[in-house]
Amino acid sequence: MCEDRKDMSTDLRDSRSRAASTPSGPSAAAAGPPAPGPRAVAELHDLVIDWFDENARDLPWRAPDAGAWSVMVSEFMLQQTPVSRVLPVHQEWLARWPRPADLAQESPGEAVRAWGRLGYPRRALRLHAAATAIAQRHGGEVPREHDELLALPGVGEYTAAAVASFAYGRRHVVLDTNVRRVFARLVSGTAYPPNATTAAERRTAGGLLPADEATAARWAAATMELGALVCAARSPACGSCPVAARCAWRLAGSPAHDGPPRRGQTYAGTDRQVRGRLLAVLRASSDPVPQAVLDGVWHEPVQRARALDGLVADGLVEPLADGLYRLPA
DNA sequence: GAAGCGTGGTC
DNA sequence: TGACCAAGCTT
Repeated sequence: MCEDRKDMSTDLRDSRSRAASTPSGPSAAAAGPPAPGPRAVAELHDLVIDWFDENARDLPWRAPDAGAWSVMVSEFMLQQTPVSRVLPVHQEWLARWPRPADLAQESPGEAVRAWGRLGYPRRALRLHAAATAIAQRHGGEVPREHDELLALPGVGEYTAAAVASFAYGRRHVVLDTNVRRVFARLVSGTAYPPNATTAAERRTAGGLLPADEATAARWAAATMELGALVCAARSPACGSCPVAARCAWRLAGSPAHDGPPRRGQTYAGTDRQVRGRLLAVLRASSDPVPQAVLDGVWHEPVQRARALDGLVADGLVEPLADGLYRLPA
């Protein structure tokens, strides 16, 4: 299959010259690999987009009649949360709040409650705040421009690009963890991307972005899907990959990750776990909850109080008189 | 730039 | 079985 790496037309590492920069000895190599040439890039587009046409999942926010609001809700929910867990909640939200203005009319607490166990409930608060801003400042329509999207609560670089691209077909570099991993392997020849997004990664992604707007939007979705379904973090299915023969990582023998340890996230015993327990109690109750009930979720009083204070400070919990607490009205 | 922020599934 | 991982954002 990929036994021959001398085929120049399929080699991503060609020799596009770098912009004149200060010659800085060995550190110049840290700028990353050279960008692929136009011919190789065009072939990549076709291979990945053709693969996408055949293998894309049939997700609700990709349906032809899915509006920008559906896309936006999905992007919020998908931040650090798997598709399988998002699907039922997304369906519920869109049925209950079909437009941003519908959500804006609810209390923030209802958004937090309907968020359920998706995790990172501050996202629910921010999505509610974004819906309010859309209703007030954008006539109830999800904005089309990247900078307008970026100004909304809870919308960062990735989400702004994703909504503009997926909902409106605009041309943006959409750089999520899937795409970063695909490019790390395909172009840089490493098993994983750096821990934090680098300028070199943005340069690589920008250089690969199709010039045509509609194709660029397709490419963004296709590379994400490739990362999610084939170029997976743990066990990549290179046998099913449309660009395996051009993958720098494969051509290098699929070397193991060497750099610094990938970020680990502890959970047991942390404030996050306590916050999760507290909020679970409040979500389950339609009435305000006495402090004594909340005290039952965690044995250690100092940490328990700190977690509750944090939830209040974040606006996820509202303290009432008489030691009662509830989701924000 | 690093740390903090939920939850559940997987190997 | 306990890391690791999942379409990030904010401070």
